[in-house]
Order: sequence, then structure tokens, then C-alpha cells
Amino acid sequence: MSEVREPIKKSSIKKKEKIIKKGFELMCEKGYHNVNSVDIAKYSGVSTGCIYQYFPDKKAIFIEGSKIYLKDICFPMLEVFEWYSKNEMSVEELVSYILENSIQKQTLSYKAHQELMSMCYLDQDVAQIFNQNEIEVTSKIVKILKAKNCFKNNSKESIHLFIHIVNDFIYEKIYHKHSEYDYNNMYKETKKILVYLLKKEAL
Amino acid sequence: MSEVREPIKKSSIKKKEKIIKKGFELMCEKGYHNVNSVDIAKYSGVSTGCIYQYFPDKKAIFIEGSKIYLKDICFPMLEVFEWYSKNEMSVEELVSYILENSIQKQTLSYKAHQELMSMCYLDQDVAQIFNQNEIEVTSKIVKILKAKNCFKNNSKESIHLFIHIVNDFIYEKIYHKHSEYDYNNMYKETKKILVYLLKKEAL
Amino acid sequence: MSEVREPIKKSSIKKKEKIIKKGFELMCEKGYHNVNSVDIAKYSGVSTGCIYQYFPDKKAIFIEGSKIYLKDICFPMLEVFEWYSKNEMSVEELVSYILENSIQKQTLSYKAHQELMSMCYLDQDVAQIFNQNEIEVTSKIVKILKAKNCFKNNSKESIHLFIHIVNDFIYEKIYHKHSEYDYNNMYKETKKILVYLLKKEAL
Amino acid sequence: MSEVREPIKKSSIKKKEKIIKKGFELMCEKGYHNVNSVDIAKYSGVSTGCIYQYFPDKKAIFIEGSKIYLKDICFPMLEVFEWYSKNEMSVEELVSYILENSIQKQTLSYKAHQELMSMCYLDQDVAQIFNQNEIEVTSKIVKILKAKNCFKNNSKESIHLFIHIVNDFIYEKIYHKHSEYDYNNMYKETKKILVYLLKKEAL
DNA sequence: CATGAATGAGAGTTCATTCAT
DNA sequence: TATGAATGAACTCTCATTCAT
Repeated sequence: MSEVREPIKKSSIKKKEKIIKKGFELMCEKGYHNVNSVDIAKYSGVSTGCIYQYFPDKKAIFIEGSKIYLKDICFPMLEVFEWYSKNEMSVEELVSYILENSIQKQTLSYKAHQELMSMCYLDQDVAQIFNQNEIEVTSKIVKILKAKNCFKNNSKESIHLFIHIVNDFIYEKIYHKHSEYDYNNMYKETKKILVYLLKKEAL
Repeated sequence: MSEVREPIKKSSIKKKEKIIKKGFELMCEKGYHNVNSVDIAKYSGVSTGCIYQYFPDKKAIFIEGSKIYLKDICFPMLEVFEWYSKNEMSVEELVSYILENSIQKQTLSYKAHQELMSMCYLDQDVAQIFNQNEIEVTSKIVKILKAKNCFKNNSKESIHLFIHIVNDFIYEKIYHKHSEYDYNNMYKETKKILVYLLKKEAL
Repeated sequence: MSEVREPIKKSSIKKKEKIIKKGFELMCEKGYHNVNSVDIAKYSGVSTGCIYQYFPDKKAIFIEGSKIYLKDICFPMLEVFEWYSKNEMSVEELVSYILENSIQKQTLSYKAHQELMSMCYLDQDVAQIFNQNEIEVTSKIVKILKAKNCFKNNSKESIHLFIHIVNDFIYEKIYHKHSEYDYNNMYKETKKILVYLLKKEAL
Repeated sequence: MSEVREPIKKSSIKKKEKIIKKGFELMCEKGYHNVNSVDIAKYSGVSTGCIYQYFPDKKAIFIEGSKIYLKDICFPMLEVFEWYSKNEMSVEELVSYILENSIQKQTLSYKAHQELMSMCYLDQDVAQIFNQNEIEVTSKIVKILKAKNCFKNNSKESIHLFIHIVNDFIYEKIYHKHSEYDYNNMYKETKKILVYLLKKEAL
């Protein structure tokens, strides 16, 4: 395996970033397994050789892409929590904001989301990033809630549940996986549980 | 593409079934992309050519396998609901049984589960089967609960949430994805929400 | 192909020499085909571009290296002959010295020797250098022996045989190619023939 | 690495043999490093995939080729020894026959010989075959001479020297490596030494 | 019906050389 | 002069599928 260089010059840094951005985009769009290194190079406007100067292999591009976009993409709820910590706001409002904001901020295409999730199951390294990211987001939320000093019973485990229920709802809603469901009802039910998970009070 | 025959003779039917069983097993174990058709043929005890008499392509074997094993594998909770419908049992007991039974009945290896989930995101046809299966299971559960005539507010959407929360807990627990979590606590929290989802009563 | 410059400045001459020394060393150690120009540049402490200012291609570095090191490396026997020409010494002693000195002076690693020999067969230019070198060494030895004026029948052809038999013994002995052989016996036999080749007297 | 099959059917055996024959021929002609698997496939009249059914990699073809042709090519002297063992013949005649027969039987082109020798230095596996072959030929010759019961002092080591001196002469002569040499004289000198090595009598 | 040898396009990756800075 | 990032053709090897036997 040839040496991987870390770009120093401004133009090189931009080049590396372009490969990540464009490469990740293409892999998400067409599917990781349906895109080859020549495609990525062409789409990124660089040569195939250039790719292997900054990345040890094709997967590394996908992983870098996942890392960068994971925060923006998968857990936009964190910023709502942060905003919540600094403002007066009921838990009900918080939950509504999270659900609505998450849906709005969802920039990944259906294919991109599917590809990301697939890789997450297929590849240990990608899975690791997802798990790590969840741990970080969970910890931060717990900390925010603790600082706010109103709900004493928050636990990592509740927040884990919270995050998964939010994500499940979002992807159901956005990608409309089951046409049989009444999404208004699902919204109502989901919200109740989410509120409970934060307040730990009778629903 | 050559014509695919539907087996009529008993021996042929058995052959097709063997290919599905063994092929699916191997693909789950080694990974769909790491198993080739020659491997499947060998492992199934047939010739490579034989495979293409019963299946249009490699993916079809995986799909057939998914269909057959999905019920046994992913939603063993259905049988608990069925048992519940015929016996005296509290909702708390029901939920406990579901969680414990699901964990016990989980026969898929970690690799197999990952592979199945990955394909579900990767491939429209596999996704379709998953979604279809969920709809069916959901409907059956709703019907069972309605028949039992105790909880009026059950909805497909609640059951969807129910199923997803159960699965999430099981896979977290079995495959121990996040070492930071306290699974006893997670169990407690999960159970409360599941009970609520069925009873729709204050937690 | 870009123009190759001949260095004039002292520092440039040193740079060229460094590339030959270090590049040849590296190619011998790792193998000509397993070393790339970036490796050579790094190992020599110059830039890749710099290499192509002094050498038309990668092979040229190997050839220059071969030329410089061939005398020191492959035929240390010449200096023994020269020493012999100026001192009282029997032919038996001469041959013993040659064999022992050659083994001692053998500085090339096994890999380096293999690489050098391989290139000699692989590449006309390298072969040419080897052949040229042999001719020169042979001529010098013949001249020395003629000057000594004791053995009238020495011929280039005898000396060719002499050199090849010496080399064969040395490489057999040093790199121990055939574990089945008794090297003491081989030494005895080899020595007898070498003595004959110089004296042309009954063994 | 995919499984390598051993051909059973007659046509398949022929196919494998054709790949060895044609592939080895091509690699010798154009050079091992200048021929790729697609070239070999085309030249052998098979598909690239077919090659990898019978050989684990490109090198294996070269090795098989070397094995098969080594006896015919490098040591035709063995058959002269065998013939000698069954007939009345002087040692001088034997040596003459060996030298002349070896030159006649030399079917490898210059390039092929160079390529073979190069690989022998470049690759451990090829070297192993050469060494093994020499051991076998040496042992057989020693056995033949012992059976003939006339020369008591023959040793593996003498025969090793014998073989190398023969080969050196042949390749000097055939490929005319050094235009400065008088090959008649070289023939005379070589013959004397070879005769001595067998008879161990005063030259 | 069954076989399994054959196919060949396509995969990821390397590296000698160039040339803008 | 010196640099080292960029090039892109070429490499070995794989595998879903076909089809002559």
C-alpha cells in the first residue's frame, strides 16, 4: 500500500475536501458498490491517482464523508437541545421543534440515507462511527438536561431511546416507507413518548 | 436471461428449498457480497447451473431466504401476542414475555442480522419484503388486540412504534452495540413505554 | 522525455552521487521492481523531480550504481592478483587468498546479489556493463600474469573460466544454495582446478 | 483467492497444458514483466478467467513452464550420461558429446534463457525449482558413475562444478556474450577440466 | 434435467514521469 | 534550479451468468 499524504497547501486541502464531498455524494447517489474509483475521480474533477494520495482506499472516502455529514444529517436535534438550554421553552415545544427541525434539515436523499445505513450494517468501521456519534450526542444531551437542572431522572438509556424514536419517525415520515400509516397519528403518539422520556412524568 | 423453471417434481422442489436454506445461510454468514454463486452451489450440494434453473439471479435466493425466515427471525413477538390473546395475562407480563422471548428466539448470528439489515437498505426488493412483513405483523397484532376488546385506542401507528422499540432494544442488548449503556435501566425504560403503547394509560 | 543535465556545481555533483549511492542501495535491498521513484527520492533526501534532472529514468540509477560498485563488489580478486604480482607467493597461496578474500569482501546482501544478477539477465544495458567489466578484469589479470613471466599459457579464456569458477564457489558458499553439498570438499576441488588453470600443470 | 481446479476432462487437461506451453513461451519471448494475464489468455486462446481456474496467479504458469522445460532445456547432459552408462566410450568422448549435444539441444531463445535466469534470481520459488533440479541431476549422475564402477572419487561437489562449467561454456558459446574470446581455445580448456573432474587423474 | 468449465467486462490500486509553482 | 502534487494507463484477479455436453 502506498503512502497517504496529508495535504498542506491550501489548494490541496481543497482538493481533498472536494473528493470527500463529491465522492460521498456520488457514492450515496449511485450506491457505494455501484461507483468505482474512476467514477469518483471523474466526478470530483481529479485523477484516479490523486485519490490514492489522500485516501488509502475507496472506503476511506465514504467514512470521511460519513463523519463530516453525520452531525449535520443524522442528529440535527442536538442544536435544538442546545438552543433549548438557553431559552425558555416547554418540553412539548422542544419535542415539536426537534421533530420538525429534523425533518426540515434532512438533506440526504433517500438513496443517500439508505446507502449510509447499509454501510453502517455492512462495515465495522462505519458502524463504529455511527455508534461513537450516538454516544457523543447522547452524552451532550444528558449534560444539557442536567445543566438545565429540571429533570433529574434523565439517563443515557432514555436519551438513546429518545434518539432512536425520533430517527425512526423522521425516516418513516420523509421516505414514507409504509403507505398504510396515518402520519398525523404517528406524530401524536411519537411526541407523547418523547415528552415522557424527557419529563418522566405521567403521560 | 435464461428461463426460470418452477419445480414440479418432489425432488426438484426439495432442491430449490435446499438452495434457499443453504444459500441464505451462507450469504448471512459470510456476507452477501463475499459469497459467490459457485460457493452457494457447492454449499447447497448442487451445480452452479442448477441454481439458474430455479432463480433468475443470486439476489433472488437472498430474497426468498429473507421471506421464509423473516417471520421466525425478526418478529417472534407475534406468537407471544397470539398466546396472550388466548390466555389471562397482564400487559406488563405480555411485554416482559415479548422482550425475553424475542431475545431467546433470536437465532440469527450478529453477521446474519447485519447482512439482512444491510440488504434491506441496499436493495429495494428486500426493503419491500421487510415493509410488507411489518405491515402484516402490525395488522395481525392490531386485530388480536381489538379482538381482546380491552384497549380501544390501539392503532397501527402505535404498534409500529411498539415493534421498532422492541427490535431496537433486542439488537442493542444482544449485540451490545454501546458498551456505555446500563441495560437493566434500558430494559426498565423500554418496558414502561411499551406498556404505555398498549394500554395508553398514564405511566 | 525531458532534458537530463550534467551537474557542474559541486553541490549538484554530490546530489547526483547521493542519488546513485542511496538509490542503488535501496533497489538492491528491496528489489528493483519493489522500489518506486518516490521511495528513491525520499531515501536519497531529494525531490522526485530532482531525480529526473540527473537521470533519464529509474533504470539509469541502477546502471550507474552497478557500474560504480561492480569492481568493489564482484571482483575483489583483482586486487589479490595485483598484490600477488608484487610479492613472492605460490599459486596455491594465491588461489587460497582469492577464495578467502572474495568471501570476506563480499559486502552485498543476498538480496542485493540476487537483484544485481536478475537485472543482468533482464536488461541488456546492465548485461553490457557486466560483460564489459569481465573483459576488463580478465585483460588486467592476463597482463599481470604475463608480466610476472612465469606461466606462458595463460589465456583470456582460462581466466574467464577461472573467474566464473571462483564466483560460482563464492555464491554457493555464502548463500548456501544447496544444503546437500560438503563445502570443504567443494573448496578442495575448486582450488585444484583454479591452480591448474593458472599453472597449466598436471594436477 | 479463488479455488484452483485440477482439470479432469481430457479437453481441460489439454487446455491447462496449452496455457503452460503458450504462456511460458510468451513470457520467455516478451519477458515476464512485459506480459500480462490478458496477453497470456489471448495467446493461449482461452479467456482470462480460465487461467485463474487452473493457476492461482501468473507466476504459477511460469513456474509450471520452468518445471516442464527445465529438464529438456537446461540439463540435456543427463541423457548423454545415461547413454554413456550403457555403452563403451571414453571419458573424453563423453565430455565432447555432452558439450556438443547440449549446444544442439538448446532450444530456448536467448530471451527465454535470460528470462528464466532472471526469474531464478528474482523469485524464491523459481530458484527453489532450479536448485532442486540441480540436486536431482547431480545425484543421478553420481549414481550412474558409481554404477559404472570405474571412478571412485566422484562426489556431488565435483559434479556440481562439472554442471556449472558445462552450462557456463554453453551459454557463452551460444549467446556469444564476449566477442573477445576464442571459443576454440575455451572449448579445449573447458574440456580438459571436465575430463579431470570425472577421472580425477592428472590432466 | 443436470453439470461445471468457460467467459470477459470490470474492479481497486500503483507508479514512472511531468510540469506548474 | 528545486519541488512534490498530479497524472492516467496499465496491472492482476474476480465472479455472475451461460451453454455445450
